[in-house]
Order: sequence, then structure tokens, then C-alpha cells
Amino acid sequence: MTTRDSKDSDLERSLTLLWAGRARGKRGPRSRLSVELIAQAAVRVADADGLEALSMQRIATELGYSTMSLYNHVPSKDLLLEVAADVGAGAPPELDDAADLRQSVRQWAGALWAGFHRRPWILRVPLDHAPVGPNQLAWLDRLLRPLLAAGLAGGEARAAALHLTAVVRGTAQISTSMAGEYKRDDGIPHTDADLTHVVAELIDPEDYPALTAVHAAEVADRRSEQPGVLPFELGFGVDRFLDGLESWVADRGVS
Amino acid sequence: MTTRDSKDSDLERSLTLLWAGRARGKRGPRSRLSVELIAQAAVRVADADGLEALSMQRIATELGYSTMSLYNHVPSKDLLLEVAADVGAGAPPELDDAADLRQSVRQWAGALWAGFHRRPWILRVPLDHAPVGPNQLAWLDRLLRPLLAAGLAGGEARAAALHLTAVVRGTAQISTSMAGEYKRDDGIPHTDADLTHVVAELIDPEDYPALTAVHAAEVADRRSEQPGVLPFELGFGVDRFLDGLESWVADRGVS
DNA sequence: CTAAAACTATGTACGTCATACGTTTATATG
DNA sequence: CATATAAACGTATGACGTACATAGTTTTAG
Repeated sequence: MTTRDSKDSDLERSLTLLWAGRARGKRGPRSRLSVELIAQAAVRVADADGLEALSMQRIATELGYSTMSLYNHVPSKDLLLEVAADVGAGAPPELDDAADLRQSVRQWAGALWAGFHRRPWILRVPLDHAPVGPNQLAWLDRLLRPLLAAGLAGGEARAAALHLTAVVRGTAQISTSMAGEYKRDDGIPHTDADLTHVVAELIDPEDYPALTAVHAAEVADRRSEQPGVLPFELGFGVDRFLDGLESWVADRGVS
Repeated sequence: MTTRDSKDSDLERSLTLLWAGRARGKRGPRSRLSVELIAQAAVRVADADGLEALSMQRIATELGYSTMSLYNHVPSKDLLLEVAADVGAGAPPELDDAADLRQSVRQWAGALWAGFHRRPWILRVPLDHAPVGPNQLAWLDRLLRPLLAAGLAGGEARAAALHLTAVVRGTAQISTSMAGEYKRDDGIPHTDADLTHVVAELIDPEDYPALTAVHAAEVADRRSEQPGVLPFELGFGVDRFLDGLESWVADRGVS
């Protein structure tokens, strides 16, 4: 773990690592290892066994090298994690240019949502500074395009993009953490859906009246959700936000 | 780190830990230690030196006990973290009953935003399942009240609450990670604001057209933001969402 | 063509961490 | 009072990140 004041040149290192212009012509043996290879191995390990299984030693054996060899290409595990997260994010989807704001945003959000569910470990990688990775920035850029095209000002587009990123990230964080099943002592597995019931019995309706009221609300059937459409838990909020955004640009167009 | 399938009874333990009905009358020596004391010590350490400084040994010495004594009251560090996060969150603010939806939500979001900035380490605590802590549920309940009062259906209120929680969480995560200052090799510290410029020079405007366009947008002066009012980066999105929510309930009221 | 310089890969070693386990000590119940 | 039981402690283990010294390899300077 990097201490807080050793952030010194980590940032510079992040940048040169992430944007490494492939240079060659130095002395010493040709390196058979590289940042890319290491990052890809890290992604493979995290995909297979999760973030907690991702150790330098594990990556090294995965690649068939000694543990310390990695440090010839990567200054620390923290930095490697950052690179791995960017690599794992992959390229954003191409958005249909003919689509309107709502369609574009929904498509973007759906893709990000799907990505977070394919690689939940990305959500566990600690965020140490503003996004600077090529892929992270590409995702941001893709979202900004329809926002700007819809007529938002620069600052507004930035804020809207931040809002949407945060929503998908945060919702996915909660959603993926609830995905696992638990085994009770009696051996019967139960999901987080039941968890709500357990909690419902624990809490005093006097202290949590709204929670108790909402608890009765039926949970949407997850199987009825088509792929490509946002699930209700995410879609409702995004749609309300888009309603507000659209009327904002409409009012703006009048003045 | 807890492996993914050892989640077995962790959940049960979480619940009994978090909702511990104080029982007394067992054998053995009176325990001078308790979950609450340990959690409070953990909060103190994290407040002082961050999450990465929070070790069992550190907490123990902080309290003047041996490391292993803690395990008489807490089954694992993961669980302790969960409790500490709930304790650190504290009680939600009392919302003005006379306030309308927009005012209430803004007040709630502002309080949560402030809380995350006071204790950034809470955002680093890995989310292992749906919120079950007394304080976490209290925050949720407080938000649900005005949403229900405004006329939202149960499922809608839940989705809206999730949306808002995710937004504040996610935005704060990015905001607090940018709060630190970095020292460059030349010794001149620079903030993440400059970071944008560094990146701006790295990227190819062809690949990131929208980013480049937005980059010119002036950054709001942070000092001009009054306390109690949401900062623009958070407020713009929340306001657009509220616009959409309000028109949603208005249309609903007609049918 | 040689030798120095620089870089890669490896092995060893250290400090820190969470936590399993055994021992001692104090207490409440029979 | 005796005994079961839990609290606190000390020691020990295995995994981890990574500093450092070494050996080996390739490029470049003379």
C-alpha cells in the first residue's frame, strides 16, 4: 500500500506507464517481458480468481518468470493495478451517430454496466487520482460526444458525464456485491434478496418507517430483463436524469 | 482478505455484530474490551492515518491491548472494517419535514457529501454486500421518506434512492481521490487540475475530440462555493435528476 | 575488436500483515 | 467450593510487497 505522501512521482510514472510510447534501442538484454504482458496476465488472474488472488508472485508464475522480474517493468503493485484496470476496461463501444442523446447515453451506460459485471474486480481497484488511462479517457470521450452534440456547455457536459459515470459505477458496485450467494448454517443457500427479509425482521419499524414501507414493494423479475436494456434499478434513475437533461437543453435553446 | 466462497456465515456474523443486542451474564472474566470500543479505535486510526494504516496491531496498541485480544470480539478484519464504516458514517441528518422533495434531497446529498469528505477512507472499504448496518440503513431511510412523500411508488423510490446514493458515492470517490497534492521531481507541487493539462498534451485530439473540446471549459472556482450548497460537479447532475423526478411524479399524478 | 556500461532476470532477505493455536487467568454457575 | 467457560496474552505460521546484491547479456564507446 502506498502511503499518502509517497504519491510524489507516482503520477508521472502512471502516465509514462499507461501511455508508454514503445521505445527500443537501449542496452542490456532484450526484455522478453513487458508492461503489456504483465498487465494482461494480471487481468487474467483477476478474471479467474478475483482481486484478492492477484499477487505479484501469482502473476510471475502465471508468466513463468520470477517474482522480482516484474519490477523491471512496473514500479509497484499499485501502479500495476492501475494499468490492469485500464486494460481490463477495454475500448468503449462505438455509438450510433444517428442516435439521439437518450439512445446514446443508454447504450453507453449499458455497455459500462455490462463491463463492470464481466469484471467486477475493476470496481475494487482503489481510485488514486482522476482517470488518465487511454481506455478510461476513451470511455469518457465517447460519453461526452453525444452530450456536447445535444447542446450542453463544456462544464455541464463534464458534470453530466461525471454524474453518469458515478451512477453506473456506484450502482454496479452495489449490484455486483450482491451477486454472490451465501450458505447458511442449515446449508440452504440464500441470496441478498432474502437478506432484505432478514434485515426487515431485525429493524424496528418505528426507527425505519420508510424502509419498512418500501420493503413490501415487489422485486422486479430479473429474468424478464432483456439484454441491451438497462435493468430497472439502473434504468429508472438514468431515465429520470435524461428527462431532466433534455428539458434543460430544450429550455436553453429557447433563451 | 476473505475468499469469495468463505462468505458462508460472515453475513450472519455481520448482522449479529452490527446489531449486537448487549447481552451479559456469561462466564469468564468481564471483558473490558468490546466491539464498540474496537470500532471506535479503528475509526480514530483511519481518521488519523488512513485506511492503509489500519492494522489489527495498530488498533490493539491504540487501545493498550494485545493484538489477538481483538479476535475475542471481532471475527475478522473484514468484518471489523464493515462495522467501522457503519460507525464512521454516523447518524443521518434530520431533514426538515416542511421541506419539499428538492430541498430534502439536496440537504441529504450535501450531508452525505460532507461526510465522505470528512472520512474519505469509508469510500475505500470494500462493499461486500447490501448495506445492513444501522447507520447505513438510517441514511437510506431518511432519503426514502421524502421520496415516498413525493408520491413515488415503492420500487421507484428504491431505484431513486440507489441512484442518488450511487451518485454521491461515486462523485465523492473521484473528488476525494483528486484532493491530494503531488510533488513533481522539480519539487513544485501541482494539483489534479494541472493533471488535466498534462493529459491534454498527451492525447491526440483526433482520438479524443470531445475531451479536447471540453478541456477548454473553465473550472468553477472552488472558493466561491458556499457550504451547504452542493458543488457544481455534484449539484448539476442532482438537479437535472430532480427535474426529471418531479415531472415524473407530476405526470403520474394526472393519470 | 575489445571493454565498459547498462539493462534484465534471479535469489535471498526483511519487515509487516492477518490470524491459528496453546496457555494462563478470572469469573459465574452448579 | 469446584468446574466450565470465556478473556487476554504470547508465540508461531504463511503470505505478502519489495529492497538489494548478483549473475548474465547485449549495446555502444574507444
